[in-house]
Amino acid sequence: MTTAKKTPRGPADPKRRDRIIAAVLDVMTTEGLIGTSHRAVARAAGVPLGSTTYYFDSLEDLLAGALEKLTDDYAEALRAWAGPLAGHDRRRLALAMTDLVVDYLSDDSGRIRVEYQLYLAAMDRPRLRPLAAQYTATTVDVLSTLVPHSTAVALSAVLDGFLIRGLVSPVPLDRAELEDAFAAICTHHD
Amino acid sequence: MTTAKKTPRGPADPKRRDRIIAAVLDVMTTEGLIGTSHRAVARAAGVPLGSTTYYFDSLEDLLAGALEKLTDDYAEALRAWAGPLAGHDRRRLALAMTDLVVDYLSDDSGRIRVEYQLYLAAMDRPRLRPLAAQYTATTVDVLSTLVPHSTAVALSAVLDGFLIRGLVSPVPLDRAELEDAFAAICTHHD
DNA sequence: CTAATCTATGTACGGACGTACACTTACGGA
DNA sequence: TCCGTAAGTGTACGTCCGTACATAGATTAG
Repeated sequence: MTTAKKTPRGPADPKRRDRIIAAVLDVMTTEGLIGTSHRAVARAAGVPLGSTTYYFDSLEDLLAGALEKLTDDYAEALRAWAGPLAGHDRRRLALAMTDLVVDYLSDDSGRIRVEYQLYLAAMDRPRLRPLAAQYTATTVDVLSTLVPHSTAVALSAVLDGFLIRGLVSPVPLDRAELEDAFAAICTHHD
Repeated sequence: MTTAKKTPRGPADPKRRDRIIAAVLDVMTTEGLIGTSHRAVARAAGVPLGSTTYYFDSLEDLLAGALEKLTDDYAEALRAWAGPLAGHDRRRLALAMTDLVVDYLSDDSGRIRVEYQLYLAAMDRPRLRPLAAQYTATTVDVLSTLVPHSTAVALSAVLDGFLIRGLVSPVPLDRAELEDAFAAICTHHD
């Protein structure tokens, strides 16, 4: 074998695909799932309408791409968050989870809203279901590096519950209640 | 004032309105939020298209009506569920909540899916947000008749978290993990 | 240089949608 | 009985959508 290199033909700009996915997230943030169409995405990405169907087979594929990216980013961020927590006591974990919820809801509420919109959209769209499942599996996996599996499952459920509530409720979550709930689970069986 | 009775003019069938709302729920169950249009609802209810805009100002109003009914039904059912639990110990409550989740997901998964789909829709549609908030407030209110408020908040978050997971996850929830999570919260501070 | 081939785009089609609104129907008062 | 008025409906309009597809542009092999 001399130089039998794979010859990628044209420009085949991989950035373009990523730009489109980023645009999906932008549109979902500002217009909601309801306003996320090929045309809106193309406009936001600054690409021709045709590109959105060239890089993605269907609208559902577009959403799938967005959910996949979201899951990857989330996994990385959560792992970075969990790293420094290893070896500390459970109380400390409860506080960290409280901060996680509060920070997400204050700094990144747009991003979180998009995450749950896609998550719930998976109920309708079979193509998205495995990705949505992967999303929650990530939370359990990462927490499992800190606590037993069953505890991780419980913490992850509470996390989901509080985030969803925070997204819809008109009154902000009570920090003390968050701490209490996380602590109840963290210190169980200790 | 002799017999100055209010004279409701025509037939003004109030059943019609309810039938339309029931049809919204049916359509959402079978077609999802994505397929819930005036036309689909009218077809399912067996009423002319015009009726759907006669009884409801807009599609958002239609969804609001459905969410309102769902909330009312849920409140009633949950109160009935909680009644017999008063006075029993916390362990018993944890078991009852586990059963609640398992039963909802097996018997009524269609109904539950619709509930969370409307919840999702509320993120996009301001008109629905107060109703969605009311929905979760109901859970906390009812649980507050059994346990302290902060415990009720925690239980309600876990409940939401597990139900959502159950709707999306390809693998069924582990009963033991549910019990464990609810018990952790129920027995905290005991 | 030319042909072949792959990348990318603009346009157009068929359909569904939300909603407005002119209209019909049926009732109650006189 | 007849009329005014409210209840309820059918149709049509303008818009937007997903997607197919013919074409244009770019790149390399020969």
